[in-house]
Amino acid sequence: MGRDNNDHEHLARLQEFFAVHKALPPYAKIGEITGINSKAGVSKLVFRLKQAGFLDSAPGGRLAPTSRFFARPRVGAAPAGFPSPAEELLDDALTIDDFLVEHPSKTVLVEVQGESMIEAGIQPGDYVVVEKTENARVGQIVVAIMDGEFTIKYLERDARGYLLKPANPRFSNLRPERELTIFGVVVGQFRKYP
Amino acid sequence: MGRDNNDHEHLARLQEFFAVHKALPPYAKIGEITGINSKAGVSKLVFRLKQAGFLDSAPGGRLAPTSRFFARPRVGAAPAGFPSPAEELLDDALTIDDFLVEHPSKTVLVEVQGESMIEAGIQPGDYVVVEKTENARVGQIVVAIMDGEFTIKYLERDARGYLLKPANPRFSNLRPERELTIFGVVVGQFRKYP
DNA sequence: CTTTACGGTGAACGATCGTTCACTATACTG
DNA sequence: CAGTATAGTGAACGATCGTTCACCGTAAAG
Repeated sequence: MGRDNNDHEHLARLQEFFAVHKALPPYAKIGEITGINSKAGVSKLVFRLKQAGFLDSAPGGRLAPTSRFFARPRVGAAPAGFPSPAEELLDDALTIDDFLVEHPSKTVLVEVQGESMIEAGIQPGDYVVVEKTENARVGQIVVAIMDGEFTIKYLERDARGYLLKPANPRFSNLRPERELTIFGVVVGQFRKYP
Repeated sequence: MGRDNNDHEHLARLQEFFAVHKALPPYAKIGEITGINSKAGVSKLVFRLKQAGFLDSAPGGRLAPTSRFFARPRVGAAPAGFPSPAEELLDDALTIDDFLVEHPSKTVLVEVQGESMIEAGIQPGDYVVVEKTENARVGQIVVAIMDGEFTIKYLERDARGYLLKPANPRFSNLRPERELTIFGVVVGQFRKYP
């Protein structure tokens, strides 16, 4: 052999394995998975993947995935129209967690309950990524606590003070009686399709 | 010793370790972490955690975390008004990536361009998680290739055959002229707020 | 008080792990 | 064409792994 590098395919097998088992296999099993029949060959493959930043060494010589290991390729929005779209590899990859969560210790996930924000593209069953803070700005989507329940609304302000505005004409604005308790600011949203 | 069970603390140490290294340590290191000085003791601890459903055996006698292992604090949609958030499972996901991406090697991210799916909660600037496959089912949101560009639409079928249906009344259905090229199926969506 | 259950100790053992070495074959490079 | 870099082979080796066994000490049950 020589030039052609199918390490991407090898890596893909490893990623699949990790997705299922949530652990990386020993070298022998990596050989099984990738079709490499010698542990020495696996060793070299692992070395290459370490160099490329996809794998790391954990205590005991074991393997551990890095953040690059979890990155997903991002394909351009305009493929040139040719039939094989598998080309756009790796140049631009991101992990969804890193993208959505900037301050992990201050961030929680909240499942969306009602339809009050549906015109903002936030549907029941979605999750919102909430950064806990008291200082929300007008125009942001916030998670407020009203009557002991979470409420997700736009934070607005008019001549009479702050108010919570839904993104659904069938809902009306909420105006806090005495005090507005802001739980956090919505910095992201995600949804899974069945 | 005897009655008191501090396995929860042991488990917490393991979860912390996994969060850092994304791999479970060998028994010797588990001993270090938990304060157990004999591998036999660790073995029994592991047995208990397996019984409790927090750990599992992967190929080679290695340990693998189960879905219960990833129990993470998540704020329930209806907090009783007190500051400590409820502890629940976010399904069986370790990360948001893990939640949205089931088959890493077949999955790519596509940035949404137009407004054709806006009533389905998919807005311009959002990312959709796309699982590459040719076999899409009717009713799913698919990424199709038309005129060399990605198009995100519902896949529907009527008496005249397949068609692509937008979720926006200002757009009209697309009916493929001769062949419909499906790039993949949308399995997730996420968005970041500035 | 005696019994029983259980978390942990300490040592020994075979199995498996990852590393290393010399070697083959392929395909770019000059 | 010869030269060189690279993916993979196959075998051997020491290190480490997880298992197992007999044993200890505490605490609840009888």
